[in-house]
Amino acid sequence: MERVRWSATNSEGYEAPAALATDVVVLTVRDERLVALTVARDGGDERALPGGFVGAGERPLETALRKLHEKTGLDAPYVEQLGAFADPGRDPRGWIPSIAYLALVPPDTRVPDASACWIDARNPQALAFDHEEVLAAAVERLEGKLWWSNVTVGMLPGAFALSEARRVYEAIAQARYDPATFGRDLKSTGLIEPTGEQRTAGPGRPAAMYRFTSDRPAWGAGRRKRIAA
Amino acid sequence: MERVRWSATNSEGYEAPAALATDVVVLTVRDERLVALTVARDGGDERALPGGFVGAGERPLETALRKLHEKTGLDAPYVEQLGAFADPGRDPRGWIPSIAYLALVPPDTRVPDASACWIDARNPQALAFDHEEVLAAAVERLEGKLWWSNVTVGMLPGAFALSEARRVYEAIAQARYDPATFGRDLKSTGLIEPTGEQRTAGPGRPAAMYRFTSDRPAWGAGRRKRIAA
DNA sequence: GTAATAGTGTCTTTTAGACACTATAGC
DNA sequence: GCTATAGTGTCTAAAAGACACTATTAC
Repeated sequence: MERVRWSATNSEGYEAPAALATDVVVLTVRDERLVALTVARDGGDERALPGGFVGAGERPLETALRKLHEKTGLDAPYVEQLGAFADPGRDPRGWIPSIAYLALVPPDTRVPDASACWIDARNPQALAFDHEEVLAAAVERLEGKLWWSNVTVGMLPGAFALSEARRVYEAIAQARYDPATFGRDLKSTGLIEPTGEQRTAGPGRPAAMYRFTSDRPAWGAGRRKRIAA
Repeated sequence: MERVRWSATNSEGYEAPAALATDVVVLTVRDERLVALTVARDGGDERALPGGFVGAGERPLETALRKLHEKTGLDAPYVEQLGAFADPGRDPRGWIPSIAYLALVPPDTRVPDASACWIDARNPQALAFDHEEVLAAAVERLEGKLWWSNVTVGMLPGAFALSEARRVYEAIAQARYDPATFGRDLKSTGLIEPTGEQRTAGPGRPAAMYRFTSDRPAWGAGRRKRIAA
């Protein structure tokens, strides 16, 4: 199925991109696994990341958020740019660079649109365009920032128990953390604070609830070398 | 001086970007300061980052390297993508998204082209377009990766003494490191290895030379939490 | 009571910073 | 010899991991 390729020429007479696209990698944790959101492509059984074309005069970030909402009904609390994917041939329709975004949503997020579904983020099925590459970049970014920033702010509800946070961290890092050490280390980052509330869920002692001190991207204590004398 | 804005419409009848640009932030260390390379703009006394338009069928990374060479005569050993800058109005000529790259060159690099000159990367003069924002993103990226990757591979010659490396790290981190501790920590990253050579420069004991074990982007030991039992 | 989850305290290991000391060059 | 730079060894401080112990809930 070879369609006619789109093309564009600018007013100076040079070939121009046929469009500017955005793609969004929405990640969350389900059943202790990192999963990504995909949508069905029109007229094909292949799946793809949600995304769409940037309108003239529109900021690409706004396009990404708008398309995410249109295609999945979701609003992501945390979004950051992953980078541009613009190699020739990435889109069979023509010269269409794409700006990819990473969005995170809480584990219990329900997707209103039935055609959207979650796939394993680390062993994805075949995806359209270069979306497998984009997804891999998103996973790598998330893994890398896990302990150095409050990225997970988007993956946890407004108030959360340390055990909830731990399960999210464990799914992303693919590791098991000692509950005591995890709590101590997370608190010592300065990124979270107690809400004062408690929550009882099933058997067991009620858990103290915490919130992130900021819902904007921030770096934690991180590891910065001290200054020598 | 308001020129006519470029425009483009694709074969589907929708407005399209007038062009796709790349910009390169070339950073190095001179006189213990982090500096960035700028070029004179045609027909203006404002300065800008080197860059240019991506040709149809060209990979943006290749465009960046080609433009860097054309405008400054430089070939950078280390280049990575910074991200896309595509907000409307960033380029007065029209809708022109840009993909920015970070390139690093050794401290003693001479720029063949006389119109190119180095400016303070942390307190830049006014630059064209959104290039001050791009430069700030580059500095932040470099600072963030300093101790977690071999980014500095691009900023050191093929063989270097630990004291040379230390001066580069100090300029980037804006800190002073204890020479003994610095050497121990850099060696423990596993990113460098001794060449076996020695070098005498002026008075003082000759320095053992080292090289990076890889000249491709790589992450060092980094800090990854261990797995709980 | 038992099972389950939450949280505290503390010992040990690892890593980073400081700094005294030795080594080798030019003069 | 003196000064300058390079490199080693080791003490100390801080962070991370392990794990025993206590606390509070449902049943």
